[in-house]
Amino acid sequence: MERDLRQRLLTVAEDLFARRGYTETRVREITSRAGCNLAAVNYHFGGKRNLYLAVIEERWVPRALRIREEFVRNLHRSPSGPEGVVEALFRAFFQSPFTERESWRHRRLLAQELAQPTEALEIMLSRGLRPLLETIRESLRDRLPPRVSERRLRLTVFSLLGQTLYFHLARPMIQNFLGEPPPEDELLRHVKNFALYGLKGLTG
Amino acid sequence: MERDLRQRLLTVAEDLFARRGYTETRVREITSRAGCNLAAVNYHFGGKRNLYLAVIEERWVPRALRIREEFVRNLHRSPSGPEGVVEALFRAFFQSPFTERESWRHRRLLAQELAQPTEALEIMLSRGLRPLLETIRESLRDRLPPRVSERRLRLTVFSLLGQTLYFHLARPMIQNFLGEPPPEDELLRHVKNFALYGLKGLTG
DNA sequence: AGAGCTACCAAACAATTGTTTGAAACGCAA
DNA sequence: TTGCGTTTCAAACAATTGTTTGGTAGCTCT
Repeated sequence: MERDLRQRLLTVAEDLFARRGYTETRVREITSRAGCNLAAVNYHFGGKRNLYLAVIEERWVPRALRIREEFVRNLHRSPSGPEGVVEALFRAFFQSPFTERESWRHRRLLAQELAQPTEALEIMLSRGLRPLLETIRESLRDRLPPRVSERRLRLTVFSLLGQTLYFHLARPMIQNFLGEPPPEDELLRHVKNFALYGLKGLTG
Repeated sequence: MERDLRQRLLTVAEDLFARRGYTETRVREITSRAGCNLAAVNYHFGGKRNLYLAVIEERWVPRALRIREEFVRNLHRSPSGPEGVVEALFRAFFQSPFTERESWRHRRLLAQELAQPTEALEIMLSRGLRPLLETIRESLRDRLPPRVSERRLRLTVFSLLGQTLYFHLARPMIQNFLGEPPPEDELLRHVKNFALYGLKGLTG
């Protein structure tokens, strides 16, 4: 655990916000887990809401940018053609360079903002996700015939992203439907495959 | 508006729960919009939580079952082959037989439970969604070669469902990425197409 | 008409929860 | 050591919010 209380608060807060959502997270629980006084949140961040926004800005956004870097790195090692983009994207999201729990928090915070948008979503999108989406778009553009329109290209990009997100959101549903929690990698393979073929719809 | 106060409360409550989420919805707002006293919720339902569960049981689940009926009906008019299943599913979700706002509420309530599961999700899944998923599975089974394993079949079913859900969740993202709200039908066509080709991944 | 039941209401209640306050502890330069 | 700014703390505060209470109006059945 970090020495600096401010950093410790950010860490604990992100975990709780991701698990329970903003309104269901109590300031008292954050501070008690961080081993400090209730007033610390107001001293360091000026309120619960600002703490939440700080988590987004100082933890979520940098991580989103790192995912993009990882995607670019993966792109060089991936097979050529549009399939390589899907491969690189999934690797960036699910294998590199974070712990399982960290990337779980990452997707979950986004999912919650999508289900119930607040001002935080605007920050996530414009500062974190947009750079990634633009990068994916450019790399897809390079690997697809020029006749594919810019618009369909953009729509496809967010469909690919959606596959990585849905994979996480649907978990409770899958479990109910299959009767057991499916192996992580089987699920991953299936969703990636689905995305791969969905992508083929672009080129016909 | 319904004469019966109990029904009126269910209607107003579902709208607010869908818009703001459970914890952000105030009992006072529900009752004032329903034009009745604060205590009415406790009188008719025995508490806020029970009102929420009643919305799920008496509004959401029946609608989910009606969507399934509509899917079955559409299936007869749809083209043969697995593509017809996608066609029938999307028509059941987006064209029939509800108003735009009603099906918006429907998807949104589900999305919120997926982002932050509670006991209500269990009800939605086992009583409302599971029947639909099983029906889709059977109709796909009839239209696919027998060599496709039961497991991949099931995974594909929830991927198709995911496409109809994501279509709704991603709206704020798409808007940010495209710079403008895209026409509903263009979006619908794209997502359906993506699902169609994803489905092709099953047969190779 | 009168008893009794259901539906509804205004007001009070109690618990939770984010925020503020004023002081104590700490670190460090003069 | 003394003084001062920063950090942390215990306690009180104030607002929100779900729930309860006790009573009233309206209806039905006898």
